[in-house]
Amino acid sequence: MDTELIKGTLSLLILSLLKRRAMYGYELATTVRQETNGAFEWKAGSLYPSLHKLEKDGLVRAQWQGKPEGRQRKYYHMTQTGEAVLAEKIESWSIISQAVNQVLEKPNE
Amino acid sequence: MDTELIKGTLSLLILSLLKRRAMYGYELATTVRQETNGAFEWKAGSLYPSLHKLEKDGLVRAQWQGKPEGRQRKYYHMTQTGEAVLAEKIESWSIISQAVNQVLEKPNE
DNA sequence: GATATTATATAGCTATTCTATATATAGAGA
DNA sequence: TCTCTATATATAGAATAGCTATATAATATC
Repeated sequence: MDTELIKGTLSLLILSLLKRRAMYGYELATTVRQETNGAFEWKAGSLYPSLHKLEKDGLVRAQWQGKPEGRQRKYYHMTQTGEAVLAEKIESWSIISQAVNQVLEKPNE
Repeated sequence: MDTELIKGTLSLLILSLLKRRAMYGYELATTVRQETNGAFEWKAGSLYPSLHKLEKDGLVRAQWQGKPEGRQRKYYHMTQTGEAVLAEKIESWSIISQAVNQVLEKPNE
């Protein structure tokens, strides 16, 4: 598996998942692993720094789970800015993936 | 345009183009720009180092244009190893792009 | 003669992701 | 009770790809 191709899809997919509903980091990782049949295995060392950057850039908003006792989860919510950036990223993905397929599918000369 | 998503596609597309026929660097850049309607604008600073790496890894073989006088072009030819790696990369691209689309297309909950 | 295009090359920078490590709770099994 | 695994988040440091900037030189165009 050429994981180099996965680069750049991390923030796209995080935002896409959070548009459905708020999720916490670990939940994002398990959800994407399930939905992609294991093609995407997000590591904690990739996921959490990426979430922190999205928060810093104002694309998501973080909120620790209400109850103070027990294990804490940090839920990430989509912001308006995040939705706008997601729309751009989806458009970019569409253009790029189509462009790649166009080159790959052209027959030999 | 979120160029981050382009990362990883460079070597995939170079190999795909060279499978058709041998080309020189500048020709690869103009060909991909045309075929993708400008979506991919490979910069010299990305393209040439990438070609050198592919050569170092034995995926392509470089050959300066025969005639010694005038402007020189370095033609890149596909190797057997390159063809095998290309096949793997195409398979990876297929899995990854399908996985991304699967997540993007799932409706909200 | 001046400018734009063709053609290749590399040093250094930036940004993303990965590896490794750390901390702590919860649950299952021996 | 003890141990192991899974859950849950965090960060430092390393690796690496692609970009910017710069350099060189031939050819074509005005």
